[in-house]
Amino acid sequence: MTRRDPEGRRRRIVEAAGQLIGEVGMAGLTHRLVAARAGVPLGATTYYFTSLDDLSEAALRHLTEETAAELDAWAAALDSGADLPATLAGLMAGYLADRGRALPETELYVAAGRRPELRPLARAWGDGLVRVLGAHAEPAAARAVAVFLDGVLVHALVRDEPIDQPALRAALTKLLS
Amino acid sequence: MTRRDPEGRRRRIVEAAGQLIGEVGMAGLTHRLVAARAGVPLGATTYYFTSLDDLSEAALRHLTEETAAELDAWAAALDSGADLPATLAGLMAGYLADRGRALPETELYVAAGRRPELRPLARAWGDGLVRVLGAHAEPAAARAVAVFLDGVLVHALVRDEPIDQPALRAALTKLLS
Amino acid sequence: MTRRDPEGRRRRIVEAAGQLIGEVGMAGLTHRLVAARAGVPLGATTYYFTSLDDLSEAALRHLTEETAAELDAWAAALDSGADLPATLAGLMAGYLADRGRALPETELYVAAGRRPELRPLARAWGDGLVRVLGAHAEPAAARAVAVFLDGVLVHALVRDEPIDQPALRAALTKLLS
Amino acid sequence: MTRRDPEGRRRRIVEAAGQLIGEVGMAGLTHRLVAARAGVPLGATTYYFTSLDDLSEAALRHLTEETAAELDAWAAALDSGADLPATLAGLMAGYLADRGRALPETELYVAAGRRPELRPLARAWGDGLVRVLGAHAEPAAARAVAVFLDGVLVHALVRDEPIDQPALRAALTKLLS
DNA sequence: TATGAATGAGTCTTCATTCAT
DNA sequence: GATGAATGAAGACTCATTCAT
Repeated sequence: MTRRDPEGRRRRIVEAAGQLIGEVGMAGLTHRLVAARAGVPLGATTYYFTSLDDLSEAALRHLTEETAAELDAWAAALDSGADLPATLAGLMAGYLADRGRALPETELYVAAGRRPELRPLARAWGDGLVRVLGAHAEPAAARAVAVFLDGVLVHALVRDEPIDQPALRAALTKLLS
Repeated sequence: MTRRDPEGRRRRIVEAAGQLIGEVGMAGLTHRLVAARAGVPLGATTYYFTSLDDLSEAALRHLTEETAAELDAWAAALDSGADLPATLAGLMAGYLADRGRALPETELYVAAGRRPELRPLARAWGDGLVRVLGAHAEPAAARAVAVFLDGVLVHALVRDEPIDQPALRAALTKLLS
Repeated sequence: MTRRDPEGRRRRIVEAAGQLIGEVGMAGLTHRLVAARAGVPLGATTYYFTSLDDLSEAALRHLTEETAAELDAWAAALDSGADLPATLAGLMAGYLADRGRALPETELYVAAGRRPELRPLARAWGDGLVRVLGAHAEPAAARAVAVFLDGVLVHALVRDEPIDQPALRAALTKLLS
Repeated sequence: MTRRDPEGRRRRIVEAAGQLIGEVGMAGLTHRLVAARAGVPLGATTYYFTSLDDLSEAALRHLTEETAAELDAWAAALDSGADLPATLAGLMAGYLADRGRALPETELYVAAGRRPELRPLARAWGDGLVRVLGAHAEPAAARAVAVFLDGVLVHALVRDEPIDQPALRAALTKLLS
């Protein structure tokens, strides 16, 4: 918390923006909102980031890195040798339990649909999952699972309840057979 | 094209808004843009719709209705008795061939994530597909397929190439087995 | 002074901008300043003019039109049959007596140097003068006089006193000989 | 290029600012732009110059000094004894051949119109020319020529082609008669 | 009924200048 | 002596919405 701490300041701005993307969406993200949430003056948000696009990209990258960390946890769980579809279904259910998780991820997909520079970020989770599953399944099956779980994600986004876990496990079992 | 044609005017506005959601996204939608595209005075857009949210909802509803029409075509194809997974894979590939289709659909998902009143619209395609598939598959399998195809949709959104058709058919075959 | 008077409002904005260009220069012109001077809300300045460039161009055009009116007075004086150089010298001295006149004219020259769309405006006075002088002098001499008087203009801009009238008349006499 | 070379640094900043005045105009001059062009840190531009006005004045002074050097070349040419009007016309044509020259000079005139402290700079070229011509012409004629050439300068600024050389020579001949 | 005018809130962004280091 | 960080004021511009006509 030293007064001069560019790295820390930048990080706080990025984290604030990341939170806000979840709360108000990409469309609702403004410099003012980010500055207020991060507790920095308005000028700081434009000092550290060339433009709002630049800032939102950094925020999405930050979220992607958090997702990558989560992926490590998934890898560990999957490598533990337990029943693969059941484990996956449990992990996904845990992920969806926090409604706030699905929203920013889907915002990223839509944003990447319009801003090609964001596409690598948008592919990170899916590609990472395919990599992790590579140890336990054929590549094609791994990809099918990753794609299916993206579907589960958006499905949950627009329903009060995500898909139920037995159905999830059943579908995953088929895709991995 | 009668001089006084409130219904027609309203429709033109809605159609214009629907196009624009695909082009500039929900976030980029403005009264001015819609008025210009529809060829109506600015005031008409606020005269016929209470607010921009109201207008965008009407536009999304319109897009959903178009999708419903498309679903009838799918139903016809699927009922023709041909190989189910192959037919489905072909239909989906056709759908994704036009990159402009995936974008508004995903915009709707994200918008519905934040605006509950939009959720029925967002569920229409998936639920419709489950209904159509009901004639050929177990409910659980039908749902799994619908969810998977949503995944295929967002997958295509962030890649240069959608998932290839053989892989698509293979996955669908498993889910429908 | 009716409440709804788009034409009048537009004119007031343009006039305010014209005055301000003389006072604070093109570089100092802002929407806020114009709105305050014209007595209209800030939004009005952007409602009537696409951009500040658009507004400043309209203001310069307005100034040019005023100059054109002045040119008619010059034409009348020159056509009266009095001694040409002496009359011209007198007219120019009268013009320069108001220090506020030289400034906007020169601003226009510089602005036109960078914004080609302004060049026709910047040429109006000189070309008009050549036309007026056409009745009394050879084209080449008329042009030389117009060019010289532009020099007199910028000369006055950076001195406490414009060039004295006898010297002016002497030079004009030579150029018109 | 010694490590510590305050004088050199200052000079590089001034030269960069001088270039930029020609390119983006006085209005477009910023510390950041100058720092980038000069290859010095942003802080250096405020460290060596109290304010942007201070910096721009130094840059204009620098440009004026370059002009003074050019004036020496003119003096040499004029003193060579060749035909005075023709030589002058040739020199002026050469000067105008580089379109980039007229712009900063006129910027200086306009700036001096508003900032009295710049007037001595703005008078330098004209007064210098009168001095140089003093050896070959009456003071009044010399001044008339200087004034006329200022007119030629701004004339060129707003036309695709400067005044043609024969016309130039003819006018100069008259003014020097 | 219909619409163009109107505006005030709010957006991103730039920047001169200050100052801690 | 030198500089990168910092910031607050201000700029251009957009727009949903209101409303007089």
